[in-house]
Amino acid sequence: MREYDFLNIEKKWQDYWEKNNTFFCDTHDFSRPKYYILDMFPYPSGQGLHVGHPEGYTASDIIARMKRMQGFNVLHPMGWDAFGLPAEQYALTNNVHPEAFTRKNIEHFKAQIKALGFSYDWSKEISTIDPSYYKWTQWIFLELYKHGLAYVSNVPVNFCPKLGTVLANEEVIDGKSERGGYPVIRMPMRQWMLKITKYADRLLDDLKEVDWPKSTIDMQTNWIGKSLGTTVTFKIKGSNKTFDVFTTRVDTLFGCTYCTLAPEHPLVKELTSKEKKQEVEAYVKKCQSKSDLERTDLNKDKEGVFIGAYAINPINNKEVPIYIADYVLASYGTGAVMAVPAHDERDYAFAKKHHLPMIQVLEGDITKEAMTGDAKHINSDFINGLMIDEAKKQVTNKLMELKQGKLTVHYKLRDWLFSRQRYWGEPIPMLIIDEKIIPLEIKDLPLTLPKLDKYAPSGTGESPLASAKDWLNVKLKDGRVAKRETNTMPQWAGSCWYYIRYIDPKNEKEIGDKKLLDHWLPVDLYIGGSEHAVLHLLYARFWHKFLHDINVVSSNEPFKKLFHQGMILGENGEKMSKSRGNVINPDDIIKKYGADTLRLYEMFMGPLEASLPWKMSDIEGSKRFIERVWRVFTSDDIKKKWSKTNSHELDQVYHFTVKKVTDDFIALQFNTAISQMMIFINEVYKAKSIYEDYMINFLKMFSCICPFVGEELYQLVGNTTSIAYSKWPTYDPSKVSLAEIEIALSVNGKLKTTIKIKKDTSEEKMKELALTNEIIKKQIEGKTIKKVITVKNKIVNVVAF
RNA sequence: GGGCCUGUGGCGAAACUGGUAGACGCGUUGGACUUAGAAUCCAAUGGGAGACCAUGCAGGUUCAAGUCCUGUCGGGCCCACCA
Repeated sequence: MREYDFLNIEKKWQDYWEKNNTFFCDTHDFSRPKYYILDMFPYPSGQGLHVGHPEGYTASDIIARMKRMQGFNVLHPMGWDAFGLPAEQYALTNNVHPEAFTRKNIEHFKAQIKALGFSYDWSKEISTIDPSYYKWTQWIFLELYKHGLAYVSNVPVNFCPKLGTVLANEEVIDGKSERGGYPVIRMPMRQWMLKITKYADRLLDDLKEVDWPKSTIDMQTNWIGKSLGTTVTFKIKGSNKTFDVFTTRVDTLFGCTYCTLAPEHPLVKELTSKEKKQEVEAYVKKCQSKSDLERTDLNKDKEGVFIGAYAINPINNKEVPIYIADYVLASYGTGAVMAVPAHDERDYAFAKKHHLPMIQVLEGDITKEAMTGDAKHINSDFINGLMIDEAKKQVTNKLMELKQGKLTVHYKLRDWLFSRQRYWGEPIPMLIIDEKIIPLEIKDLPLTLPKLDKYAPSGTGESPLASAKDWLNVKLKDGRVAKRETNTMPQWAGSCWYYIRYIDPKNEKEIGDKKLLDHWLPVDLYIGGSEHAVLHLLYARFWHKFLHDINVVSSNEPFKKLFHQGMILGENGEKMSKSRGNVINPDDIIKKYGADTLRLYEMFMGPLEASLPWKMSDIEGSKRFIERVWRVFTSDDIKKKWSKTNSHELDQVYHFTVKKVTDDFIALQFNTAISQMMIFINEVYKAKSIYEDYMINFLKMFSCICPFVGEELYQLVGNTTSIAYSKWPTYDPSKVSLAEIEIALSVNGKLKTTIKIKKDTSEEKMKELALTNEIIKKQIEGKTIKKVITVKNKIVNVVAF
C-alpha cells in the first residue's frame, strides 16, 4: 500500500497540467455547447491570497470541471485587477514604482493559485495594468465620450484629503472613504463624469432577466432608487421666477405651510431679501464647510433660516415663506421641497423648532408626531374625503390644468464620478487646449503612464501626472501646445469589462472578435463576494449596455447567473484580520494538509453563501476522508474486494450518489454533495464486493473537488489521460431508491412506530397495514377513528379520539 | 427609521412542493488491532428512568409545522434627512 504523499502528488500534477496545457479552451470551437464560468479576479495585494479566495475559486472550479466532463467547451479564465490605491500607497512609503510592486504580487498570487489546482486556462490571462489591455479601457472611454456619456463638470465632489483624491458616491460610507476610512469633505472640482443615469431605467428593468441573489437585486434596485411623484411649480411673490419641487405626496399640497430650498439651490442668492442677506450667507457658508459626516450626523437638529421671500402655493394661491435648510439635499429631486409639517416627519421637526404653522389635511392625530399614513383628506377643498391615491390623481390633474405640475420620475442614482487625482490608474485619453477637450484617436492608444519621480498626490486635488512635463505637453499639428488630462480613471474601470477581453485576449485590432463575443456572452455563472453588489456589478452592467448599444456585444446583460460566496471567519467567529490575530494563511494549510484537503474542507464547511468560522479540527476530518478514499484504491485488503463484475450490492447507493452529486453541484450545494460522497465511501467499506466501474465514476466526481488525488488515483488504476476529460457518470433513475422503504405510522400527528413496506405500495394497502399494526391498534383502542391520512412512501396518520 | 437575510445537539450543519427533526462531519465515549501509543477499523452519541419533551419566545392555521401566518426578542448585511 502506498502512502498518501500529497506534497509530491500535487507537485506532479501541477507540472503535468502546465506542461500539457490541459485546460486550454479553444474559443473558436463552436461544435460543442459553451460554458463560461467566471471568478471575480483578485486585486493582487501584498499579503497574497487569503483563505477566502479559494472558497469561491474552488466552487467555480468544481463546476468548470463537471461541465468539461459533461462535454461542454468551458471557458474558465483568471486575471488581475491590478490598478488601485494600496499599490500606490505602498510605492509611496517604500519609494518603489507601483508597477514593480504589483508585478511581484501578481507572480506570487499566480503561484499560489496554481498550487491550489484550479483549472484556469492561463493562455487567456489578462491584467488591467497591461497597456495592451488598458488600450481598450481607454477606447471604451473615448466611445462613451463620442456618445455624449462622458463629460467634464465642475461639481461638488467627495474629496478625501488623506487620500488626495475624489471619490464616487458609492465609495463614501458614512462620510468616510470606503478604503481606509478617512474623512471626506465636499468641494467643487473639475471632474470627469459618466452619464450612468441615462441607463437608470434599463439598469432597473433588466434586473428582471438575471438569475441573481435577491439581496443583490434589492440592493441595486434600492441604489437606483426610482420614485414616482409629481413636480409642482411654485411662483414667487413679486418676481417672475419660479422653482420646482418634487413630491411623492402631492395630495398633501393643501397642508403646505412653507417651502424649503437646499442651501446650494441656484435661486437662493437671487431671492434672498436685503435684510436677510447676511444671515443667509452665513448659513450657506456654514453648510459648505460641513463634511458629509457632520451633515448626516446632524439629523436630530433641523437647522435653517428664512430668506425673506414668499412662494405661492398653486393649489390655493396662499403665500408661504421660503426657508433654506440643509436637510434638503441639492443632489436629490429638484433641491427644493414643499413642506407639509403635519404629514412629514422632517418637516414636522423643522416646523416645531422654528414655530411654523401646521395645517392638518388628513384625519388622525398630529399632536405628537406627523401623521404619514393613509386616511381621509380634510381641509382640502375638492379632495376632502378622498384617500391618498385618488387625491393624488385629482391634485395632479388640477396642477396640469394650471400648467404648474406634472408626473415625474426621480432616481437616487447619480452620474458616476469617473476621475481620480492619482497616478496608478488608466490615463484618460484626452487633450485640453483653451478649456476645450480634444479626444485622442484610436491610433494614439494606448496612452501609457509616464515614469515619475514622485507618485504622491499633490494634496490640492491635482494629479501627480501634472508633474510629468514631457508627457504633459503635446504639440498639435497647428503648432499649438495642448495639455494632457492629468486625472486617471478609478479602479473600477478595468474591472468593468474584463470578462469580455478573456474571450479574445490577444486581439490587437479590436476589443474582441464580434463572432466570438456573441458566442461566449453572457457569462453563464459569475462567482464572487457580495461586497461588489452595487459598485462593480452596477458599473459593469452599465458598460455592457453601452457596448451593446454601440454593437460591440449583442447580449443585454453581462452575467446571467450570479452567486456570492460567504466569508470565512476566524476560529473565534469574528472576521479575519491582522489586528484580531485570527488570520489563516492558505500556504500553511497547503503545506500541512495539501491543497485537496483545503479545497474539500472549504466546500464541506457549510452552505457556500454562508459566513462560517474556520475550525482546525474539522480540516483534519476532511483529510481523513481523502485518506479513506485513497485507501479504497491502494490498500491491499480493500483491493482484494474489487471486482470487474457488478454484484449489485452497491447499486442503490451508487445511483443515488451520482444523482445527488450531479444535482447538488449544479445548485452549488457542495456541502451536501460531499456528505453523499462520504455516505458512498462508508458503504464501500462495508461492502463485500466493490464494483470497479462504480469506483472510477465516483473518482470522477470526487476529482472535481480534489483534482490532484483524482488524477493520481485515475492513473493508478491504469489510465494514461487526464481525468479532467473523462465522461461524467449517469445514473439509472429506477435504481436511486430502495425497493423496500420505511414509512412512519402516527396517531393524531404523533409518531408511534415505523414499518417497512414495498416502495409504491398503494395508499389503501398502507392504511390497512397501519390499522392492523399492533402498536397502532393499542394506541387507538377505545377511540373512534375520525380519519386516516396516507401519503405514499411517507406516512400514515390515524386521527382518533 | 427603511429593506433584505438569519435563529435547529457540545460544535459546523442536514431536512425535496408542510409528512419519521438532527443526514454527513467535528468532538466525546466504548471496543478491536498493538508491548504501548499514534494511525486505522467497528459501535454508541439531542434531553429524559419512562409515557414523553425538544428547531429563539408567544399565539394561530392544519390530520400533521423547523417549514405557512400573526406578534415578539436576539444576530447579521445593505441603505439611510431620498421629499
